[in-house]
Amino acid sequence: MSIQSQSPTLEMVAARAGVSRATVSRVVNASPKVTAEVAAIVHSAIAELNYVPNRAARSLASRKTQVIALVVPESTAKVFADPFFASVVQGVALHLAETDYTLNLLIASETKSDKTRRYLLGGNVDGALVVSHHSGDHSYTDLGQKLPIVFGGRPISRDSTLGHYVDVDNVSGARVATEHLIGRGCRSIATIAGPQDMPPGLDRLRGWRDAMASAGLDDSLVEYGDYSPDDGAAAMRRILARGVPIDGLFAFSDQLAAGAYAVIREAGLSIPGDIAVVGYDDDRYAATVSPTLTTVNQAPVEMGAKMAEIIVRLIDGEEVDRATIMPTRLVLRESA
Amino acid sequence: MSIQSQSPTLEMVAARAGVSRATVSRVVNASPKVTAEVAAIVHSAIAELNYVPNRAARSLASRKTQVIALVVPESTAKVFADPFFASVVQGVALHLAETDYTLNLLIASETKSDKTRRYLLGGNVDGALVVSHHSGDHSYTDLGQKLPIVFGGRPISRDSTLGHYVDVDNVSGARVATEHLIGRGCRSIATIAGPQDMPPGLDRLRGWRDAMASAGLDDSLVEYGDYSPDDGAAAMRRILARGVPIDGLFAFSDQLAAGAYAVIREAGLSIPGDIAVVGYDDDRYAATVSPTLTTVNQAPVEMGAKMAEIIVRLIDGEEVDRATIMPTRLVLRESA
DNA sequence: TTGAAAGCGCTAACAT
DNA sequence: ATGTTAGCGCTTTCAA
Repeated sequence: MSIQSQSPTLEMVAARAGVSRATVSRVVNASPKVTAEVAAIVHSAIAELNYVPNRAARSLASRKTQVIALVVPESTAKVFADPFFASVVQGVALHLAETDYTLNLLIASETKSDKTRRYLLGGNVDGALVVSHHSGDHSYTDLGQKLPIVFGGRPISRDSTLGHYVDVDNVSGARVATEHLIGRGCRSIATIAGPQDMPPGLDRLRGWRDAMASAGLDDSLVEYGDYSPDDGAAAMRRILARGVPIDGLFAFSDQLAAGAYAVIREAGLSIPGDIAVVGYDDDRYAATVSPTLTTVNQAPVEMGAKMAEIIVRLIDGEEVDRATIMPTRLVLRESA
Repeated sequence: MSIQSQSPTLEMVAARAGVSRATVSRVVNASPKVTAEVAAIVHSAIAELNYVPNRAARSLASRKTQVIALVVPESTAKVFADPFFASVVQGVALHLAETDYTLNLLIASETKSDKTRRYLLGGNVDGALVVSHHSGDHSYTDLGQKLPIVFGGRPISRDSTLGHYVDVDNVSGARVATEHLIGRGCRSIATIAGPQDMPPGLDRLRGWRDAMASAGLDDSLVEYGDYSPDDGAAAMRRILARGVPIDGLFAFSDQLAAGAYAVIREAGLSIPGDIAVVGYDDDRYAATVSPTLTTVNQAPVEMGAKMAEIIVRLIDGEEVDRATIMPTRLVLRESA
């Protein structure tokens, strides 16, 4: 039978400090127009009572929620299984932990997408972050006009001036990876590309083509897959079946590369001796496979943090560039 | 210069429907004591105005927040890089999406842990979910008395009656894995165990010992590692260095198994021909390595969903068992 | 610089 | 079954 002590209110703090509630509110909100002495008294009262402002009340009165939604389309809910997105989420959460904002994780079911839309527009959040694999399905693009919103990944949209986004520099990532292959002497370089209906696939292919063209090399050795190891293996078989000997391979993901590894080994070829391989993602197994995989690191945590930083600035009414492109980094290991 | 239309309020709905605010509130909250006709009128008014209740106001008045915090200790923030925890988070989010609760993702920095504690106790959430690798550092165990709280993983605590938790059946998972090895004829089975300062490591070792003892086999072939591939490789080397020929290996994680794979191959031994291998986790690469890995699946998504289900019931004042143990499942592949 | 007072949008007695 | 009336705990003019 314990007495559950009620959370202290601003009013109790005011009483203890011998000031008005307005003053306590000012102190809590770090208003400049409060005497240092008064502020000190209030602060100790707050500490003694262990006072914590009630978010609901604050939000109701100020018409600000201090919450930022992180919207994850359900189809992308595997997002969590994807180390890249998982890290983006981590970056977002870490950055927001440093601010006064709270992170609202929202799984947006495709079927009840307007439940989500209404929640977002219903004044329940100050801003939203949208991460999605299906950059094509940006059902939320239009919300950008009603609510501060930043996308993870470049949105595919006719009206590309709509909305802010943070993306990774896929073109340069792929170009640098390919140039590395060229630099180490490869002349017949194939690529296992990703689907061409989404920006990453398009951009990486462009980066590869750019590098190949600059070096005056043939860029016809392209096969496609859907980022899985199985697809990587299948694509690699098709490449070998072409009968054109290759000495380099650029795969659009480490998983694709993992699939290719198996096929290359089956064919009795060595890595990097016969075929040098570069992957993309720098996922947790890239350093584990044998030989360890040279790959492109996309700094997903930093990307998430950047998204968080931008949404906060947008909420604060600052002007922010529509596009923010994060650099990538080639991680050299044994495979190339 | 567009007029930003204000979100409609309950009052506006009441006016449009020609009823009192109280009635609208009742309809919104599905109170049984409202005539069907009135309810219908109110519902259409709601639809026409596209009304969405204001959470802050509702929460302030009802003294319920409808938010559940998911606390991730910062040291465990790599949680997101860990497919197991990532899936738990996914399960939580998916389940909560079906309820009226909102998920608050909270990274708890170790340094300012009382900032987190105060936030949780400050009446900002109705309940909390805590996931952590370091089951030892349950700084939040005591909060269980003030706030409904559910832990992911068995908490290490003197007072084990403190707090509810959902755990995976590590003992049985390990036992079944080992029994499988025994069942296929292995008689000299080694294990690469995890650290013995956390429940999973302890429990899995117990499961392994149980199975070995039941079969009357020697259980001295134990080496330890910290769940990484490198540690797995090192442990495997130590095992082989003992000079005792083995025909089976149970690794406490798929990553540990991955490391062991490389060493086994180096030693010129075949899998499963010479040594049958069973891993633990069923992570995304278990089906990719060659030969594909027989392993223990822990149904993390279901675990997350269970945690969410339990916290909701706890908030609703229901009695719930302190411990909920989720079953595991042996996934048979090529390695054993 | 500080205080008084009026709400923010909703729920929950209480009355009818 | 429905309406009336107080607040919930805070911010924010407006005065002092």
